[in-house]
Amino acid sequence: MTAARVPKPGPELTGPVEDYLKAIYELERSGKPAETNAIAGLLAIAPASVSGMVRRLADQGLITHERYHGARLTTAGRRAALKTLRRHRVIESYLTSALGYSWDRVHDEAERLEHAASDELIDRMAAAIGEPETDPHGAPIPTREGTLQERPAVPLSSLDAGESARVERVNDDNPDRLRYLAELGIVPGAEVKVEAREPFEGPIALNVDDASRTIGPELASQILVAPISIKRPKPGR
Amino acid sequence: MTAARVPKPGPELTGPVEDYLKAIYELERSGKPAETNAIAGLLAIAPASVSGMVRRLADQGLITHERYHGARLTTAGRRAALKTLRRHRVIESYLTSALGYSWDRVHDEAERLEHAASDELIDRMAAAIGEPETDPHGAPIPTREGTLQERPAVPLSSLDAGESARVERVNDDNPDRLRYLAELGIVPGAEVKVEAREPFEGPIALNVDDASRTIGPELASQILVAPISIKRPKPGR
DNA sequence: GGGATAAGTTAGTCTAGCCTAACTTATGAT
DNA sequence: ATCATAAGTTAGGCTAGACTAACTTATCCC
Repeated sequence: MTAARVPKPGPELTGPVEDYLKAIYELERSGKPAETNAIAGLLAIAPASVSGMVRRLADQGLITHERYHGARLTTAGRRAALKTLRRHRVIESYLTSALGYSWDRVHDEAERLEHAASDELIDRMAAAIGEPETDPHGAPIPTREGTLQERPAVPLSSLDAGESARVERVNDDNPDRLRYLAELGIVPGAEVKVEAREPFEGPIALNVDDASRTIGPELASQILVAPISIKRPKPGR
Repeated sequence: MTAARVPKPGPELTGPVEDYLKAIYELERSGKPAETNAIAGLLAIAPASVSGMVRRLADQGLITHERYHGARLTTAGRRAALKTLRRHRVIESYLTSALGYSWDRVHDEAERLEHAASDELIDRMAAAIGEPETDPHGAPIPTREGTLQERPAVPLSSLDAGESARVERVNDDNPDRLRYLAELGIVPGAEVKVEAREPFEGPIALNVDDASRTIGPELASQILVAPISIKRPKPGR
């Protein structure tokens, strides 16, 4: 029945530590090291707290840190980050596929469960829903072995009028935005065509599933797409 | 993607606090208040630590505590304990019914997840497996409303030779024991008949599903059963 | 190249939970 | 009724992880 605290098997990282590693992984995707203020922003904590934790993470060999110049994951740190990312995304996928959650409600739940679920549970969940390759928002799920392959994609905001693209992935950090995008039919896999663009950061007219939609450039920048190479109508006789 | 710590909605109890409340609930089932050492034993922590936490729980109005004489849950504390117990047992049930876990492996996983899962998740899990009334070990699952009904049961060790009973529930705190019981076919719902008993705490001979089994009294005391009222062969002429 | 400003760090606190060692209260056996 | 032992508590410490306030380093602009 009631029993002693059960430690999760493995390298034993705390929830907060896993969160820091995820944040640093995320920030490092741009190529630049993760800066203190940026980490603090993502985790909604004070920069001073980050300085303290960054020192501890460096002591544990999870990151390297050059004072005043940001943090980078070590191999061990990256492995841990990808493991947590896998947990998060498998959980999100499972909640939508198996338990009827809508895509705007899975993030918070996954954010808590990812620190408590065992590897076995994650693997069973993944198996139960057919080993998906991406989460409900289109983000790739790292493999059990810790590899992750990002598919090439550009922000929808970078397309010119006339271009078509397939929605690859949407930013999942705002439930309201996700709900709105779902209303518009802008979900991973959907095909969109830029009908027109207004200058000076003006609205973007889209065709999504034969419906006309207009969105702002800020929203468009949160949508990653893979341009569809135009299939020319048979190149002449 | 990565985001700030997401608090679980509600009265906001920490994991350790939920564990204390569960332990006190468990110990109080005997009718006597939960003693410091007993709580410490269940949670595998030092008695001194329990003294400290007990004071805090009393301050929060979750328990009443008379110094040197044990703790009792208040109404608020009992509500919280039952909520956690519901989480735990729904998770155990879901893991076995939906994800193929064996009954000896669900406890530890549930022990961690119960502190992270939202009420909504618990309710969805329960719905997905048909709102079970008991967990895989036969323990009753508290309702969403916080009521729990224990079915009357006695330890198998209290039966006399010749008596038959249905297995109601088994103690789940030892995976090896659970595995062994499963081998013997002693699972909730199984019917057992005491064929013979040896004196002086000797072995108990059982018939389970037409197979003969012999177990010790210690093990028998961990198995709760509901005696089957003997159906007399037609009382008539 | 000298400041202004932004970014980062240090110092000092706080809380939750745990620990051990030492002390106090309760209990039960003679 | 006493006193040994068991049970419980207090005192004092520790760690993780957060905070604010104050200080230091980097950067960038003129």
